[in-house]
Amino acid sequence: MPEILEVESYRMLAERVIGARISRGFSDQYAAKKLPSTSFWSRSVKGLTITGTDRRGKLMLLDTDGMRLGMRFGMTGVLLLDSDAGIDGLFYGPHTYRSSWIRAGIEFEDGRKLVLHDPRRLGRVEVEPDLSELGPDALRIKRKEFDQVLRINRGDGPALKARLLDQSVVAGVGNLLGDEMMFRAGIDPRRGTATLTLVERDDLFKAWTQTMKTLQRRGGSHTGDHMEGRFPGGLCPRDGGEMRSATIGGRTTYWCSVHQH
DNA sequence: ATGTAGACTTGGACCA
DNA sequence: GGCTTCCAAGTCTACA
Repeated sequence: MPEILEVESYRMLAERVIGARISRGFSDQYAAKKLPSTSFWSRSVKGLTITGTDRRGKLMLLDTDGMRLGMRFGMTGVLLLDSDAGIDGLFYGPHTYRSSWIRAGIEFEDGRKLVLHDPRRLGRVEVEPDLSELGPDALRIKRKEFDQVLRINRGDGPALKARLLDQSVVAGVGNLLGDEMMFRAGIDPRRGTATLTLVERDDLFKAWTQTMKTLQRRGGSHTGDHMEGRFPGGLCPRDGGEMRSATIGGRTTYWCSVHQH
């Protein structure tokens, strides 16, 4: 389930280990896929002290007195501290945990463990992650940066949905979040990015910031207004219009045929 | 530059 | 209950 709001909740959870010293790290070959070897993680983290946390889009960062560490949560990853979850009610399916689904983590000298729990193994640990390929953070985006997201040099540009999902343009918009913003703004996700009018840009920016605020209060990306109609044959919860769906930007996209133009 | 399809990975939903 | 098929919150690569 991790979209940016979930990752932010994991970052907040990780703040609790600031000041703790790592006694040991572990990772399986899948979680270590972005590293030179499976053992690279355990060798790198040993002895480091956590000095802070950060996040860029869906990449969570742990600052230390040595190398900077990163964690990605894929589609089903969750961060657990000992057995405490960051936020309740955000877990995949019926809240199932299995110790066999813990793919990587770090243990501290004080006995605590910070672990990546990930049934589908798409989560990753990173050492000195490269942030240069990531756009500005979607959670704290400023109007100026937002305008850059919509800025296209030539032609109509890619479909708006595809643009929003491009992590190098803006980091942190996931599939559900992108659909929710456009649903609220009343904009068709297939529209070329550069075809938005000034008014539509304003609407989208407003919808963007409000979506982040509202969903954070509700507790995640799965509680958006459009979710109710997000299935084949679904109806728009706002106006009863038929919801349409298509693959845009590589992901299944839902929008209302009535109020999204 | 932009789009698309497939891979990766495993479990849940749905159906017979 | 078990098997099949499809689908999924996110990247990542290959290719038109």
